Amino acid sequence: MATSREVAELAGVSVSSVSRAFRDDAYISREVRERILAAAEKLGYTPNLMARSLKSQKSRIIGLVISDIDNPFYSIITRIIESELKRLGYRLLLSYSNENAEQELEDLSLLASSRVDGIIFTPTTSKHASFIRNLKKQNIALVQMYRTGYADIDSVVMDDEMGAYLATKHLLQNGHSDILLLSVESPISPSRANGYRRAMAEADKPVNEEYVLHLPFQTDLKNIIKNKISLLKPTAVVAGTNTIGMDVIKTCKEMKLSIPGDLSLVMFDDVAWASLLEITTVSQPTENLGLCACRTIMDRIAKQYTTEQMTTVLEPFLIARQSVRNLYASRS
Amino acid sequence: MATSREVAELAGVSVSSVSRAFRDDAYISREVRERILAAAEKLGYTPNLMARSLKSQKSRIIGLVISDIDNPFYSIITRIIESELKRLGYRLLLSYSNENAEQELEDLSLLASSRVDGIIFTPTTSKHASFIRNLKKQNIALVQMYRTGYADIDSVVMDDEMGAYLATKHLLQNGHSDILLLSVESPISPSRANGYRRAMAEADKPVNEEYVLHLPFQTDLKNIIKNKISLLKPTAVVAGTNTIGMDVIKTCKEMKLSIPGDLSLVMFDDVAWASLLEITTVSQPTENLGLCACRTIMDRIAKQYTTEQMTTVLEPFLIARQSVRNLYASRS
DNA sequence: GATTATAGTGGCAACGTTGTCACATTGGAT
DNA sequence: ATCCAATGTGACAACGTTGCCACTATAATC
Repeated sequence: MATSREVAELAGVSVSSVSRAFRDDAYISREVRERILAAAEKLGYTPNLMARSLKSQKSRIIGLVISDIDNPFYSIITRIIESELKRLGYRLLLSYSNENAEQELEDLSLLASSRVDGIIFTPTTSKHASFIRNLKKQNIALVQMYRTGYADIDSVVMDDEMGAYLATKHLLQNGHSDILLLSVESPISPSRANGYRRAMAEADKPVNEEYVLHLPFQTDLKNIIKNKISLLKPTAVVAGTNTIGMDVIKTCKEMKLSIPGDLSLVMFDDVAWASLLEITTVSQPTENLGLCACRTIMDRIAKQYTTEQMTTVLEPFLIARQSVRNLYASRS
Repeated sequence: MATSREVAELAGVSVSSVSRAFRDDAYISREVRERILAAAEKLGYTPNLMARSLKSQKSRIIGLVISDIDNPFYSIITRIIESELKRLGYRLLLSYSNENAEQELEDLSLLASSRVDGIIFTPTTSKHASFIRNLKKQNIALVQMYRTGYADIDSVVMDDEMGAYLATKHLLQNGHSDILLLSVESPISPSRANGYRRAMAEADKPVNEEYVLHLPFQTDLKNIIKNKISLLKPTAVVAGTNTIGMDVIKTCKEMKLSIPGDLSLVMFDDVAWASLLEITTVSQPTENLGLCACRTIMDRIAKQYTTEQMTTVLEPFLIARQSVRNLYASRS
């Protein structure tokens, strides 16, 4: 590929001028600029962004480490972040940690080697604190999103406690009290159980701890769910993610339980198929999550760890559909 | 961040040796290597991949331009490609063209400036042929995936004609003959209509061209679908993508039509929610598509346009579920 | 008319690596 | 004893940009 030197020769100017022509803010005459652009066009020249980054010590690349893309929740976030970064003139280097702490560390490390300007990630652990400190020292802007793993970096999160509270309260208001909470096992977000307990307490219902489950990631959950349902016979379930929700629906199908006839369901994540199946969901403001993450990381890039870390908490809301049975109405 | 020079000083060696210690294939004694790695560890040094890329003229980055991530079909492909590239020691620069030809051009251009080693993309048009030729001249490996826009570059595609043939044939075998084909409008893949026509011809059914639709991308399709269904009263529908399928299901819900009671449905893309709703689908070998794309681009990087372009065609298969009614059985 | 600011230009070093060459050391073959 | 190959190491110039400085015109100020 052509270089600025070749363009300079063809246009009869210096490389400095070529460089100026391809940046905005430089002293250059209209006439020369146009001659340069014409020469570049002819040679098919575009500035080498790697060389530019090396020299300017700014890559204009943001790394994104997402735990699991198959989940539509994450793919929407990815799309939002990509388009926002594009708008801001940044590129996106993507990798998936698959909810694996070691992989996450490797990914972060590779991004650091790539000298990205910042990294947005969904921490799966909080045990890499010293590594994170290193990244800060190297002036890489860090934003943890969706989950909070580290206390000393910016974060943009959902109010999980509120989400679980809303879901549980909605079920209580419809007359349910044997409510199974299927949350996801995670060292860094136990707050859904808290929201559940708060709603139960407000309604003066006792909490049977057997109803509060923390499921492991990506194993076959259907058997666990099936056992719990046949053992405890709850009238309602709160599914902590859309994948858990899917497993609940499949399990019900296998057990010939109708939703909401035999079992009511509230699911986190208002994904596309939720409206198809008329599932009541706790909708997380996904778009906003992505936008806030971008805004936060731009802020951090500008301020460079001279200011305190900041936390943005986004509020979820409930979308009521047909998957919750009103036990008061049907009690006749 | 620390540089190789600093590591060299601390370890009491030259930068050349540091460079060698961080590559595999170099002459270096075990003793020196270990001293260097220790020094690097102490300083938190990792090689600057931008500098390495600039010097070696190889970025070990692949660009991926996907038209639309919200579609679970594409997000699975993205995941597969990411993990395969990671395994091969490449990084992934991602962008979304949103089915927009201008955006696609911009994305490709930015990736070229980023000096990626190759680009995998889903062409939305075939009108940028001269630009594509430029990319080839710059020795950027190109692979078009899922759709074919350009004749002179490698491609990895699905057998769309066969997919539509399988879907149509399945419906015919179940006694349907008023079959509505809802395909997506695209300048580069009209072959679904061909598969539909071939199946009809084999069954000696005439093709009413009003039943063959090419829908525009990302507009509100529900009204169009509703009109067509009430006008033509088909007994079955073939939905060309999962998003179209979703719109069909929503439309049926609004029109109080049951699936498969009043209308049978076969949908392309065996996405996760298809099994939840018991939808019969044409399953595209998504994993394979991603893997083949990676293999093809590695091949092209190695061979550098000294060989002819190659095309890989993957065969879809039908997964029969409950969304197709057998008209023979129910005719009593 | 002398001084000063400003727009426009070129030259050169530097960003952090790696490739190439040159050189030193060792051990074995002749 | 001499030669040669193999291994190990360092010096130095690149890779393609940009930042900085120096310089020249031209215009504006006193």
